[in-house]
Amino acid sequence: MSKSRKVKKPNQRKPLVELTEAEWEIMKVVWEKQPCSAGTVQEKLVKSRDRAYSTVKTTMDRMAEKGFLTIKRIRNLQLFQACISEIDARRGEFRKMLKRAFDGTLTPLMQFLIEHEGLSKEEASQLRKLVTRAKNSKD
Amino acid sequence: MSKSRKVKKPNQRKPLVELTEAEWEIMKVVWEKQPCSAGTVQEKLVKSRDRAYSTVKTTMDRMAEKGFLTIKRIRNLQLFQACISEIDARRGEFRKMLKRAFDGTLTPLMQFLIEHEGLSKEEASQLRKLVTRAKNSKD
DNA sequence: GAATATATTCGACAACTGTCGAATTTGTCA
DNA sequence: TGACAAATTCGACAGTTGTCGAATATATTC
Repeated sequence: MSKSRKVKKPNQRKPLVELTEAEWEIMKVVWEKQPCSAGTVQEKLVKSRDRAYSTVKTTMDRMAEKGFLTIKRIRNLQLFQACISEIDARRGEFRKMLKRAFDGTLTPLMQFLIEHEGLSKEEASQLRKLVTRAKNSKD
Repeated sequence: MSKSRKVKKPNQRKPLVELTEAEWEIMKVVWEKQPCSAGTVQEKLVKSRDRAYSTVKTTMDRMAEKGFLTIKRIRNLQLFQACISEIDARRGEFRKMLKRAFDGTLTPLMQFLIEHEGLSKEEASQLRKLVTRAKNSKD
């Protein structure tokens, strides 16, 4: 038996998830509170940025059409649940950014962070730790 | 006289640059060829994704209105130049992503990269080098 | 200077986003 | 059962984005 070396993952072909600004705000609440109603989400959001119930509900319905949420009906009530994970959403957001602005590869991004985003000594150290850990935990 | 330690930069208040997909494609050509005409940009873009001249021109005019490009007229010709740097655009794109998807801070992003984006040993090593260099060059 | 080639102008349109209010449906309770 | 409350439905609208063609203006070339 060969080593348990991972077989190269066959590039996931699932299209990347792309959320709009409003969708991100809603998804964050849903991930936290699901299953939950539109009202619950609206009440939570109203504290940060004021939006009418129907605004939130409309957006959530559209998200369900897009396959980001599912609706479970209980009598008169609709309970929403996420169909995508936070990881998927983060991946989509990150890759879109990387592709648009950094040629799709990490190196230019890292270069940019260090040269222009003022990575502090502490951040750098933290990063280094993370990277080291990564080194020891895979391939 | 105190050490030449940098004074904390007073958070730049310039609003972050945000480009759309089409704008990114155009900006890349402009950065490379400026000053250049809409025709030049269109000819370059037509190779990758086919777009009519008027599509490119309309978008560039809108970008001028938004302050991303300036137009210098020479007789009948309009020469476009960038008003924003690639760094500014990258910064905008990166920060938008960070804010939306990673709480606005680097650590969760790095965590994500290592756990879910399959940072390879080589990439990790490269990253480590960059970070080390950063450590020695600042603060 | 007439024909040809190049640019610019500008209105138009569909899709997507963010936003809401009004009408309707469905509970709940005294 | 009738009144009040809570949810849902749905049409609407303005702003942005991506797209383009037709009309117009401006060179260039025989």
